[in-house]
Amino acid sequence: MQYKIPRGTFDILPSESHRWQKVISTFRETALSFGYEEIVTPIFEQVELFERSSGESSDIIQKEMYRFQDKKERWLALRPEGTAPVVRSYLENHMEAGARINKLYYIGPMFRYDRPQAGRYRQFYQYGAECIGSHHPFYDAEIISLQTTFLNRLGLKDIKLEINSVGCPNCSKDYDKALIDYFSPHIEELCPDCQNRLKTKPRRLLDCKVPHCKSIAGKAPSMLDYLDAECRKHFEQVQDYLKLMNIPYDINPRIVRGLDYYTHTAFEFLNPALGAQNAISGGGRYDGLFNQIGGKDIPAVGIAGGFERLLLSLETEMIDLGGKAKPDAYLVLVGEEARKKGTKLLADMRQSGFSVIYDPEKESFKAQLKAADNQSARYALIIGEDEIARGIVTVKNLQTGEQQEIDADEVSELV
RNA sequence: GUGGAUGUAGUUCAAUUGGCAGAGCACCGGAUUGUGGUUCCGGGUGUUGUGGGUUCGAGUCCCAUCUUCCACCCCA
Repeated sequence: MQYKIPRGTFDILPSESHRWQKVISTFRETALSFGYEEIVTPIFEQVELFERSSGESSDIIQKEMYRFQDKKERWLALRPEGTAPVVRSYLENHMEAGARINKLYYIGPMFRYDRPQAGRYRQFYQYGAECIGSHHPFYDAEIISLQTTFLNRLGLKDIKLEINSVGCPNCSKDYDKALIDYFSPHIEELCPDCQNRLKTKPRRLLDCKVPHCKSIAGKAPSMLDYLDAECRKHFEQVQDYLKLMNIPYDINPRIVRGLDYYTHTAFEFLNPALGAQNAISGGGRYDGLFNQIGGKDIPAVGIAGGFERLLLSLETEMIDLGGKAKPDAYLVLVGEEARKKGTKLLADMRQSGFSVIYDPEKESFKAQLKAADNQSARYALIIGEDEIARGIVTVKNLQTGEQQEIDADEVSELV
C-alpha cells in the first residue's frame, strides 16, 4: 500500500456510514423541531477571524490551527470550530435585520492539529446550534434541552450534564483576582503547568489533575460566590427553566470553557465511560463575541458536539442504530432471453423507485440466489427459460421461502 | 508538544532459545446444469507497518521512521 490516510483522519466506510447518517438525521430532525435552521459556511476562513474570536493565547490558535497561504498570499485557516464562522456570516449577511432572533444549526468537519487519541482527531465532525439575538435565560435552557432531546432520541442514557456560570466581564475580573490572591502564596508547590496557568488563565488551575494542585484548588474560592446580582439571577433562571423542562443537571463550579468569549452559562455533557476524551458536547452563552468580532452588541448562546464521541458512546451502550438499507429485490436471471427481459424489468423497477440489485457476473443460478441472500434482499425475482416460455416471473420471498408465479407485467405491484 | 505501549492474511489472533509464516471467522469455488441461509469438500488470499543494521539464517535482536492506542496538554 503506497498511500496512507493522513494522521488523525479517518474514512467513514460503507459499513459505518449508515450509522453516521442516522445520527446526523436525528440531529437535523431535533434541531428542526426546536425551530433551528441550517447554515453552511466554508471550511476555511481568514485566519484573523479565529484569532480574534478564540483569543490569540488559546491553544487552538497557538498550536492547533491549520494555517496556509493561498496564491495571493492571503492567510487562511481550516476552521477549528464552528461558532466564529456562524457569527461572521450572521454579521456579513445582516441577519439581525431580518429577525430579532436567529436560531441556526450547522454540521460539518472541523480541523485541529493535535495529538490523535481515541475520540480525538485532526479532522473531526461537529454539530452545533446557535441562538442569536436574545439574552433571555430561556434560550440557555433551550439550547441545553436541544442536546438532551437529541441524546434521548438516540437512546443514550449514561450522559451527565454539568452546568456553571462564568459570570460577566465584571464579576469575572473580581474572581480572577481572588484566584490569583489565593494561589499566589502556594506558587512554589504548584506543578509547572499551574504556575504558568496562574499567569495566563487562573481558572484553569481549578481543573488540574496533579493531586497536590488538586488539594490546594479544593479550598479555592468558587466562581458562584463572585457572581454579581444580575449574573446570579440569570443563572437561577436558567436552572428554573431546566427544572421545568425536566432536565437533570449538576452544578460544577469548575467548568471552564476553552474559548475566551463565554459569559454566564457554561455547560458540558460528559460520558464518564469514554476515558480521557469524555466531553460529548459543550457550550454556553457568548454575549461578548459579537463585540469582539464585529463591534455590535448581540447576545447569543450555543452548543457544539462531536459525532465521533457520540458514536463511541452509542457503541459502549450497545445501541443499535438499525442496519443498512436492504434492497427490495435481487434479480436472478438465467439464459440470454432472461437477461434481456430482466434488464428491462430492472430499469423499470428502479425508475418507479424500487431498490433492485443484479450482478451479470454471477452466472449460475445458485450463485445468484446466494448473492441475493448475502445482500439481504427481501425478494428474489427469478427469470429462467421456464418463466420466459410462460411469460411469468417467479417471486421468492427470501425470508419465508414462499414462492409464487406472477404475470411478468405485474411484478412491480407485488413488491 | 511531553511520557509510555503497539503493529503478522479482509478480520480476531498464533508462531519455542533467532531455524520452511499458521488457525478460527470472513471470502471464493464445488457437492446429479433451477433454489439461498444449515451441512460437507476444496482453496491461504502475506512486501510480518516502512527503511536500514547484526547474523549462515530475522516475524523474533539493534537503530531510525510511520501508524494506532494509553496518559498528560487541550477539547468535540
